[in-house]
Amino acid sequence: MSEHQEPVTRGLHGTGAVAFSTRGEYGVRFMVALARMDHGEPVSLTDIAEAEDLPRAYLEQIVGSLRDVGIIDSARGAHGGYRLARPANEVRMGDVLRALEGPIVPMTCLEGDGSSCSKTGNCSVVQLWARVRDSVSEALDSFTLADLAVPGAPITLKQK
Amino acid sequence: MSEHQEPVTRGLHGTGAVAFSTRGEYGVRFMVALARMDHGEPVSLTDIAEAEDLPRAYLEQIVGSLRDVGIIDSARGAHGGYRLARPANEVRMGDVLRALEGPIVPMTCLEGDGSSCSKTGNCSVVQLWARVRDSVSEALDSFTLADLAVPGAPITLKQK
DNA sequence: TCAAATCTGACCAGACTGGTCGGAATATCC
DNA sequence: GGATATTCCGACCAGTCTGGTCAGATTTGA
Repeated sequence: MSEHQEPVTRGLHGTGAVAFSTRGEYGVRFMVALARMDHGEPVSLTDIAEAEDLPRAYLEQIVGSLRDVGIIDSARGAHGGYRLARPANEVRMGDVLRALEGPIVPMTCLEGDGSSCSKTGNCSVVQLWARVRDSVSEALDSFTLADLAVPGAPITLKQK
Repeated sequence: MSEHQEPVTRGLHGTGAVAFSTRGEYGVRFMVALARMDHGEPVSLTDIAEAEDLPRAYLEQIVGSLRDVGIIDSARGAHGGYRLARPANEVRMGDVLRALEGPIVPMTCLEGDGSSCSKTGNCSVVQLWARVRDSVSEALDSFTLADLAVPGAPITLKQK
């Protein structure tokens, strides 16, 4: 297997707006694979990268943010690897994606405390962006890792 | 007023994931301004750019995609400018943003006819992305331009 | 004919994405 | 202790995209 991976060209032109990057894609695939392979013993990055056909070195970076946030545990040294920190059905996909991609913020004026909008007050457009943000969060959080890890599983819709 | 505009740094690091670009932001602000200023006569780009404090030359590019798609009409020559092609309450914000930013596609495997996913079938992850996409579309289409253009107007929620 | 506008395409700098590489730290097994 | 397996970490890099400028062609009204 060649170590060299053709760069995935993405970005707004490639896929359109509101896109996740490969960090999101690869990270989610990593999590699903881990959930399936985790039987108590740590699973090594190499195994997962091979199973999912993802660039190992790059995956390393990505997985770091999942560990930092406590979604997975790592064990170093021989027979080390990664494990889920919690059962798959307690891992909301929203948490996974926020760790991987940063906060879900469709427009700069929603960043932080919301004070960055120069036109606060008379700017009704903010409500549009806020609604998009909330919709995305809801959609992501309506899935748990378990929903995705079980092959062919029915989707659990945690609707209002 | 200086013609030179400090570049807006954006992208995933700046704002987080699921972000619209300045095309979306500026385009929407253009539309809102146009809706407010449109009283029958065409409104010139210069006027709107000035009112919204946006870089005129760049706005020109952006507005082009709105015209191409038939959301606004243009008139060239002296006393030319732009007009809404339909009443503001018939313009869904989803249409505006799709014209500005391209299709709402959170992940490459959803592109086109959906055949680009190499793992179709056993890949339950697709359902996650599809759900995000649909949520965003719904959120956008629940607003019309009229909702945003009327200052301080209550938001019309076209809920299911 | 002059001026006001839109339209169009070329061009550009800087940021970001996607990815590689090399090595340090740590843990297990013999 | 030494070999080996593995995570961890930071530097580096090429290509693409964003955000924006500029110059000029074209169209239209006065």
